[in-house]
Amino acid sequence: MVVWERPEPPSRPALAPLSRERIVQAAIRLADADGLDAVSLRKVATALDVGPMRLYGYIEGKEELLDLMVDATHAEIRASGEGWREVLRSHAEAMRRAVRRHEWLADLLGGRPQLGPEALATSESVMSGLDDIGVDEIMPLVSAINAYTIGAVRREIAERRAERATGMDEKHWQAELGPYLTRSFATGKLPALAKVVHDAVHLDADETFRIGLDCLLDGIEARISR
Amino acid sequence: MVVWERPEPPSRPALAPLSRERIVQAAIRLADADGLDAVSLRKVATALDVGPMRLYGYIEGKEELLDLMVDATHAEIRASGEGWREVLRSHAEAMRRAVRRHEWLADLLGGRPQLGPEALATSESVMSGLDDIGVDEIMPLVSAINAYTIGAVRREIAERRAERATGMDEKHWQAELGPYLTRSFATGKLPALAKVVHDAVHLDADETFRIGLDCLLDGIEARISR
DNA sequence: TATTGATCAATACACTGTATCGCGCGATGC
DNA sequence: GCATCGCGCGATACAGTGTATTGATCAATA
Repeated sequence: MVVWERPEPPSRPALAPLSRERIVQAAIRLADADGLDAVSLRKVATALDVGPMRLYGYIEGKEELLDLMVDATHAEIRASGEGWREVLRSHAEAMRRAVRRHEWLADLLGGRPQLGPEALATSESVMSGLDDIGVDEIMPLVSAINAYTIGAVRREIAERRAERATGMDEKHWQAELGPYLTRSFATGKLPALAKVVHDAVHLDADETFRIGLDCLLDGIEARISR
Repeated sequence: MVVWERPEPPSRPALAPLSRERIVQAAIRLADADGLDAVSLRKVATALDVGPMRLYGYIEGKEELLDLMVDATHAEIRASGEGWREVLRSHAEAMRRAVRRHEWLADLLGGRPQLGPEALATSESVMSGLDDIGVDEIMPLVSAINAYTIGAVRREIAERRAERATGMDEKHWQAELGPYLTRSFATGKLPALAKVVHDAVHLDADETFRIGLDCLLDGIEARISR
C-alpha cells in the first residue's frame, strides 16, 4: 500500500509522561484485580503503553516496586481517636480495612521493614497518640499490635482465598477436603481438636479479630497501669 | 570410539527410589540453605539426580510442594506444659523456634490454611491442653496466639534479613538509610516517632516477643476468668 | 511371542526479571 | 544555522521459571 492511502497510526492519547506514581498505581490496579502474581514488570509496562525496560528508569527492580506499592497503601492507614486504647484499636482496624481492600497486602505486610514516607506517617499517626504511655513501653506495645494485626489479617485472607477457590467448585471441598478431615478425625488421634471443631460455635472473622484485639489491649492496659 | 572400549556409564549409587518424603526434605534443605527463592522444581530435581518432570508423579505442582514443606516443619511445633497459659506460651515459643530454624517459614506461615497431618497434630497438641477454657472460647483465643506469633516472627525475620543484607555491606545503611531517616526526622513532621526512636531504649527480639506475648496472655486470662 | 500399558526422560512453550546494545533525538558548542 | 555529542529509550537477548506434551523404553499381560 502506498504511503498516501495508508492510514496514520491511531493517535495515541498523548501517552502521559511516566512517573513513579503512575507506575505504582498501575501495579496496584493489577494486584487488586488479579492478585500479586498478576504483577509482572511486563504487565505493568504494557498497562502503561510502554516497554518493560522503561520502568528501570524509575525503579531499580521488582522488589522496589513492591516496596512502593506497600508504602502507597500505607496512605490509607492512619490511627485516630483519643487515648492510647482508641489509637491502637483504630490503627489495627485501619490496617485490617486496608488489607481487605488490597488482599495482596497480606502477602507483603511484615515481609520487610517499611521505611517509606507513608509508612513513617502511619507510624507517626500512632506514636503521636500515645503520650499516656511511657516512652520505653511504646515500641514493644506497638510492635505487639502490629504483629497481632498482621498475623490475623493474613490468616483471614488466607481463609477467604481458600473459600473462594473451593467455593467456585464447591465439589472440591465436599468431595475431598471435607471427607479428608472427617477421616482424620475418625482415626481418634485428634480428640481435642475434633471436639472443638464439632462442639464450638463458629465465630465470624469480625468477631474473631475483635476478641483477640480486645485481649491484647486488655493485657496492655494491665501492663501500663501497673 | 567402538562400543567395546567405550566405558560403561559410571554406575550411579543405585539412585535411591524417589518418595514424597525425600522430595520434601531436599526442598527444605535448599530453602534452609539459600532461602525460598532457591527452591525451584528444577533445583529440587537435580538435587535428587532426577529430571524435573519426575516430581509431578509425587506432587501436582509447586504449591503442593510448599504445602508439604510447611506441614513437615509442623512436626517441630508441639505445645507442652500444664495449664492453658503454659500450653499457649510453649506453643508460641515452639513456633518461633521453628521459624528461626527455617527462616523461609516466615514467608509461608499463615499464607494458606494448614490441614496436613503434622499441622493437625500441632493443633491437637494445643487443644488437648486447654481443658480449662470453655470450648467456645478456645478457637478465637488460639487464633489470637497464632496471629500474634506469626506476625511477630515475620517482622523479626524481616529485620534479621534486612540487617544481614545491609550488614554485609554496612556502607549501604550508613550511607543511605541512616541519613535518609535522619533527614526524614529533620523535617519535623514526625516528632512523636523521632522522640520514640531517639529516647526509648532499644529492646532485643527476645524481650519484644515476650512482652507482647505476656500482654496477650494476660488479656486472655482476664477474659476467661471473667 | 506380540501387544498393550505404564513410566519416565527429553523436549517445548510461555512467561518471568533483567543486562546489553545500538539507534535516534534533543541539547550543546562553534 | 549547523555539526556533534550524550543520553534516554526500545528492542533484543539470556538465563531461569513452572508445566504440558511427546516419545521412547520396559514390564506385564493376552
